[in-house]
Amino acid sequence: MRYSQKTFDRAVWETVSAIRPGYVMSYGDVARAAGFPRHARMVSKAMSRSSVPLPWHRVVKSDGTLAFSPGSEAYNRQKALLEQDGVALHKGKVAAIRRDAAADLDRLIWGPTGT
DNA sequence: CCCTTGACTATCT
DNA sequence: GAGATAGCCAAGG
Repeated sequence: MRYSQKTFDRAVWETVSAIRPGYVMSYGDVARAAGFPRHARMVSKAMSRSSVPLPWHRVVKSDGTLAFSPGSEAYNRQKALLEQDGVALHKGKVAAIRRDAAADLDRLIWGPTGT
């Protein structure tokens, strides 16, 4: 699929928005769910470009740690937001990443017909 | 056009 | 389990 920032951003925003409270996905998971495998790094860009209030804190790295440097302001902010969702960090990692946090996303974005 | 950077990931030691 | 290495993809200098 030809990369279209507009399409990509929208897909990412929809995907992240669909992550239910208490759940967490990795950048790679979001990219894949949005229909752009291997675009984990682009997901971060899409989110920072986001003009709408996304639950961006529900997106972490594949190993369960936050993407920001521990102790940084952004890190603490994300940690606090996660705790508001009832997701606490255990030794710097979320208990478990829910790969199905937005499992119904394909249908939600691309329609019940899929593809 | 080449090189660097980044809110990433998988693999190997 | 932590650190190093290579792969990844687009953006910006």
